[in-house]
Amino acid sequence: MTTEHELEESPKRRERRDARANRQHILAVAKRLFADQGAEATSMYEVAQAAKVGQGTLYRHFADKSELCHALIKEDIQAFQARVDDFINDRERYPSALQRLELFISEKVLLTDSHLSLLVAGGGPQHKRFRGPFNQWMYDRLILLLEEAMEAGELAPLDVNFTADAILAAIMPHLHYYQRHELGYSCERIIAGMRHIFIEGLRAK
Amino acid sequence: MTTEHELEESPKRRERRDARANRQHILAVAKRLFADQGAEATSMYEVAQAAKVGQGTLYRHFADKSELCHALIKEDIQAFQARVDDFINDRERYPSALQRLELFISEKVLLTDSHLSLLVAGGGPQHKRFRGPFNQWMYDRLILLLEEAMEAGELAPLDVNFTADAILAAIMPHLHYYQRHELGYSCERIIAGMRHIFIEGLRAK
DNA sequence: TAATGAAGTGGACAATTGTCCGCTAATGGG
DNA sequence: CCCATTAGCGGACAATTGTCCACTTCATTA
Repeated sequence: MTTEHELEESPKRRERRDARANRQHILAVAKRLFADQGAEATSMYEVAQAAKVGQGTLYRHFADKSELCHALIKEDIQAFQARVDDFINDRERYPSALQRLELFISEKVLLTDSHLSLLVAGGGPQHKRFRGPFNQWMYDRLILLLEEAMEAGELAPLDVNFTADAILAAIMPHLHYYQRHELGYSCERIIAGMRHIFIEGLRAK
Repeated sequence: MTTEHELEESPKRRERRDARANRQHILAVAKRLFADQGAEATSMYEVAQAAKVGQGTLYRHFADKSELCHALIKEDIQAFQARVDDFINDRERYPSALQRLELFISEKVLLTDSHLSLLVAGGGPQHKRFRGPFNQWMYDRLILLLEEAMEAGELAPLDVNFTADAILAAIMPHLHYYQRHELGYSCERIIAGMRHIFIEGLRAK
């Protein structure tokens, strides 16, 4: 098990200065294009053209559109993760694991909502959809919360793994988009629905 | 509201005999190709080549890969629908709407499992993913069951629309595939997980 | 500073999906 | 039976994603 994830935080060996600049440049251009015409309506080819780099260069920096989109909201995602890490083990403020689970879901729904266009466009090649790095991170947290709630007796014994995926499926960006834009649901409605099913519903009787 | 759905059952005006034959021929060829190399690994172009028809012809018969895949399992889908219609309002054999909901989910999981490859390959252009004809059909049935259960007091008051989508999301083909093939879950495990969340969980206390 | 080799770059190419449109031929009315 | 209408056909084309690889440039080191 090597830690070979390409976290740009830990420059395994090195990254050329010009490459870093180029990467930032691409991000800036993509951000503008996505804002102007929408992320869905913008092709990778277009981004490369606008940034005046070859396709190869673009794809060297971002393996696919989902990575590009992800990179554009990296800060908000990290902020979300920081917020979650902040309360996820804070049993003083939130004695109930279920309460923390509810908070988690709530935060996730709001995060999704605030970057819907990018998250839908960057749906990713379905094989990364269930266990891309970010989804894996969320999955892991859900498992921890569910197990804690179960051990505390707040939750009747259940299949934590299956349940975690069910939770993530119910709030995945594509469905969220459909509910918000086609069906006109509000975030509150989504959160309330989630709470009813996965918090109240699963609570031990 | 015109009834303009292209149900090949009701030949609105006419369909040329040779076209019908051609369609059947394409289906036969696609069936073999899909069986041989897998539906995912077979492109529409390849199907057209193998069937010795132009791309235009192929797309005239099947607007996209999802329609082609769907057509290949039409019979099983219709059998599923018939089975469901058979018990969905049968309050004699199944007095409890929740029991019928459980049956519905069970049947759906097994149907999905028996045509996983085709259903995953024919994922369809995500805009049809939540309300393609078949999904709409399932959605409608779920709404009916949930409302009946609610009115009967089996279910605490809840957001039936949101819940129906959550149920469908939790058993969508892509996730099912991932759970079965990457995670090694059995159908029984999936069904049990669903029952715990959406039957036992939502049952009125 | 010059050489070296790895990181980075560009754009041609391949693969795929889906559309367009001029041509062909089945069908049905006269 | 013949012709006009129009469904149906074929395949070129456009759009997009992603890969490949020969070439370039930076950065280290001797």
